[in-house]
Amino acid sequence: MRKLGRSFFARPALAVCREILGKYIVRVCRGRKIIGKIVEVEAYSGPADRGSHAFGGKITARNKIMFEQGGLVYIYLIYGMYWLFNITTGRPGHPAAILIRAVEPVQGFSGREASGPGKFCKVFKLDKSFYGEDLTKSKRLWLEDNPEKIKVNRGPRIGIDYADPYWSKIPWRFWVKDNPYISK
DNA sequence: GTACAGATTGAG
DNA sequence: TCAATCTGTACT
Repeated sequence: MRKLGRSFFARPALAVCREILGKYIVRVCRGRKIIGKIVEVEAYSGPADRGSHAFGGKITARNKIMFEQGGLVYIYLIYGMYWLFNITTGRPGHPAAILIRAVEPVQGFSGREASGPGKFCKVFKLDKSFYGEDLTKSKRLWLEDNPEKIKVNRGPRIGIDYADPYWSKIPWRFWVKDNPYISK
């Protein structure tokens, strides 16, 4: 299976979003492989995005990785309890990332254990040690291609109602049509 | 320095 | 409906 390289991630977030659905994410932990098929993602792109941590182009210790090249891990703690896993996209200087919201079990776990951004990180044992990890070089976490054709649906993002009406409604959430493993 | 809300989740 | 409790931001 072909590993996804820099050229896949160094593109606009929305393009990566649509194409990353159906791809495999592989985690190696203590000699065992955990594999999931990505079935739900959201895009956060540009300094004008009210829902993004990079809104206004402001750089903080937490979000600075969003301003770097595509293919890096942006992981952060939310509500003091849950890790949320993002992959940066695009080119240096343009803050963009896509949030992995749900994956379908392939190997190493089962059921809907990864059907939600916080749950996914728990099952895949992802934490702050992955901050800035390069997915094109890492030996413990990477993505693999899948030639399978996927039917993609799109709609508004989740959990950002605080943003203004325009940004909270734009359809930057993508998921695999009729897949039972997307988050509720 | 204090106050508060958030890209969530599971329990009640 | 609420609490778990870290991080950034807007105040005093």
